[in-house]
Amino acid sequence: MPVNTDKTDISNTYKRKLYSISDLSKEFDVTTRAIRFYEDADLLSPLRQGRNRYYTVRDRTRLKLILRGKRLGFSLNEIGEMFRLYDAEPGEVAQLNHILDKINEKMQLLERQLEDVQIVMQELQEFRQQCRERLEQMDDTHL
Amino acid sequence: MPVNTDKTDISNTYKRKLYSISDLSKEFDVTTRAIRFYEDADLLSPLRQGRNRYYTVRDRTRLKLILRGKRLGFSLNEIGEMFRLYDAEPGEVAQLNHILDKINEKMQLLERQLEDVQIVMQELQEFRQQCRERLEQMDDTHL
DNA sequence: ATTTACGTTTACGTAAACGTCAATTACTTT
DNA sequence: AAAGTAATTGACGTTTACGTAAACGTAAAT
Repeated sequence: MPVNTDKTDISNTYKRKLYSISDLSKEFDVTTRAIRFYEDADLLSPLRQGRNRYYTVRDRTRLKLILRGKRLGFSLNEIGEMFRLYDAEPGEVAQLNHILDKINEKMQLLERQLEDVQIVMQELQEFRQQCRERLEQMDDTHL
Repeated sequence: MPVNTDKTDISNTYKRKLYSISDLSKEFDVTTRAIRFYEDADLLSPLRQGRNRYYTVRDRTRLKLILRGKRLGFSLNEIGEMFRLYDAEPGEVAQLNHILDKINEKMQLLERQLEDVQIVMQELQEFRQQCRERLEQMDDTHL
C-alpha cells in the first residue's frame, strides 16, 4: 500500500510554498547529492510525496544556514548542534544556562574568526599596495 | 656518508633562532604529525641536521599563517597558493597583474566571510537575548 | 509509444587532513 | 651500561563531505 496517493494533499496544505530538490539545488548552487546528504545528517527533513522530497520554507532557510555555516568552516556536526540549540524546548533553568554557555562558546569562536579575517584582509591590502607600486615603477622605467 | 656531522653548524649560522618540532608543537598546540604533514604539502621547509628538523623564524611565521588560514576554512592547497603568491618573483607586468587578480579574488572571499561572521554573530546575540529574557521570566514566576 | 526530464535508492569511490601504530636512531641521564 | 626522552620514517587507518555510477520509477512532451 503506497504511503500517499492523494497528490493535491501536500500542495494544498502548504499552499505552493514548496520547493523541489532541484529548485534548491539551482538557487543555492549546490548538488542534489549534497542536499540529500544534509538530510542524512539530520540537518533537513523535507516532506514526502511518495518517494519524492518537498522542501518547505523552513528547509530552505535551514539550507541557507548550512551553507553559511560551511563557508565559516563549521562541520556539519557543529551546524547540527546549533540547530538543536535553536530547536530545544528550554524547559528548565539548567537547560537554558547550558544553551547560554554554548552560545557564548560559539561567540568566542566567531570573535576570533572576525579578528583573523581582519588580519588577513589587512595583510592582503598591504601586499596589493606593494604590487601596485611595483607596477608603477615598471611603467616609469619604460617611459 | 652522513649528510651533516658538524653539530654546531646550524645553530651558529642561525644564532639560536631555531625551533624544534616539539617547540612549535607546544607553542601552537598542534601535533608533530600535522607539522610534518604541512612539510609534505610544501608549506614548510625546515633545515636539517642529519635527520632532525630545525625550524627558522620564517617557518614559525608560516605555521602561524597556516593555522590562521585553517581557522578561516582555507584548505592547505589554498594556503599554499597564497604562499606562492607572496614568494613569486614578480618578473613581468603580466605576472604582477595575475597576482593582483588572485589577491582580489581572495579579498572577495574574505569580504563575504566578514559578512557571514557578522550575520551569525548578530543572530547569536538575538538568540542569547531571548534566552536571558526567558530566564528572567522564570525567576519572576517563582518569587 | 517513446524519449526526455527529474527524481529515487543503493553502494562503492575519493580527496583532504591528519591519527595511530611500529620499528629505529640518537642523545642524555642515571 | 642501561634506561629514558625526543626525534625519525614508513605505512596503514579514519573521518568528513560529498562524487559518481547503476538501476529504476513517474510524468510530461513529442
